[in-house]
Amino acid sequence: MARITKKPEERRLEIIKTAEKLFRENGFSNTPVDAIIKEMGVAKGTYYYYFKSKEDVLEAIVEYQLDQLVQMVEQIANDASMDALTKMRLLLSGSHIGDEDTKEVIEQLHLPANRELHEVTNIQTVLKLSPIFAKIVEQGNQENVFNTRYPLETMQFLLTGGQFLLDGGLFNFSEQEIIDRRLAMQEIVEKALGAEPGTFDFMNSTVSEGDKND
Amino acid sequence: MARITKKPEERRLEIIKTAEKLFRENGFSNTPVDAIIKEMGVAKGTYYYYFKSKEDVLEAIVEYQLDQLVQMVEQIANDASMDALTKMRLLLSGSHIGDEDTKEVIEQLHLPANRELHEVTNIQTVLKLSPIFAKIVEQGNQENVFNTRYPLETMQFLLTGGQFLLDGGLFNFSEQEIIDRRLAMQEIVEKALGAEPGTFDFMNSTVSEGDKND
DNA sequence: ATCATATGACTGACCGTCAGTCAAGTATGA
DNA sequence: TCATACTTGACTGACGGTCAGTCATATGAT
Repeated sequence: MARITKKPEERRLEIIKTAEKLFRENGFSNTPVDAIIKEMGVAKGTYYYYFKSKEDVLEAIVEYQLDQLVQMVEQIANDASMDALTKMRLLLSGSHIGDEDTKEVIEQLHLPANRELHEVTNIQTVLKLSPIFAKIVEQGNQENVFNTRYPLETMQFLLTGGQFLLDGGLFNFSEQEIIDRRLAMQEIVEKALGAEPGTFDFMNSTVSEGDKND
Repeated sequence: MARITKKPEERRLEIIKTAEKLFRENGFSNTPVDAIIKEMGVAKGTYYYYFKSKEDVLEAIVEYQLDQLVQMVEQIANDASMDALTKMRLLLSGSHIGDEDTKEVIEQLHLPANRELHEVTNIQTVLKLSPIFAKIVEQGNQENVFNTRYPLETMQFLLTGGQFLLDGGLFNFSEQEIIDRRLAMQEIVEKALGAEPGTFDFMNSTVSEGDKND
């Protein structure tokens, strides 16, 4: 077979991208390593030169995607010119955390037959985002819009609930069930953070594109 | 080999029990079906006579365990002589839902290397327990100790947080981290259910060994 | 410039494990 | 005695992972 050498970083990323695509399409356990290397046109050994197992690339995929997400969230969280509520609105409006790029990335994960991907993603999402959100909560405490005794632990709990129950694709809820749960979640978030009722209305606004004040 | 015929129900349960024990000890993916049948002293075909796949027995294990748990919870929830807070205390005091038997069953699941077991258990636990707890919450609303707009959805969210974050064994928290998170959880639960601060103190009481007269 | 040596990305045949199948055997009850 | 339910274990095929070896390129000495 034609032998094509690439820079390690490039090859590694190529494997990650290819694996991600196939896992998304067919699920993790339904995608043999052989499918990945066939798609890339490389030998089995190449795969195992870069990753020590099949699980290993799963973690790499999640890490890669989460890095993008964390960067974006951190950028907003660290912006000194915004108040806490604005940050929250930016991060939580619409149904997903993130802008179009990230949204796309995250949305792909919600397909079924991807339990393994979901699980790893959910856990890492909670662990990586909670400290960043906790900072915003602390800011909100100082601005007297929130009143939260345990910012980190509270955010971890809230993110876990949101991530696993709604965004994780683990529960097969219908559209209506999701709407109901999001409504309840808004109340819980407001109460848990000690915010005025209605503060997090944007979590349930139907429009995410333009501004619609109804 | 000696051929022993048993009643289907008995055999089925025997497989469930044996599989559960081995999964607990070595993890799901590290336990080949061969190990299960060897432990039982039966042939491969016997296993597949009762279960159509390896995953299948996983679900049966969870279902079996959850049935016990649900029964116990339901019994308390349906007891007309108790007020809502008493029921909550009974169900949530100590660190786990359930009495000694159930506690033992559930605790085993918290070992590492059991992701598959955890995942299925967590989801099913939330789905099956939330409607029962919701009933208690409604009772509490009527008794004016709670004030919750969406009992079912709220309980589902709270159970998800508790189950995945604390009881699921997914996050590798230290003892101290668990204590902190349980503390935060108490506040969230009280706020989410609209209960007075301190109502759920029993969630964080250290007494579980000594005898306590109510 | 030419050749020698080293590096490391890459190859693919091969192996062991393991989930799942199946044809055939044996107990049990009608 | 026949039928049905249960049991057996050899077998298959798929798949994750290994490893001895190949080859392009870089480095450096002559």
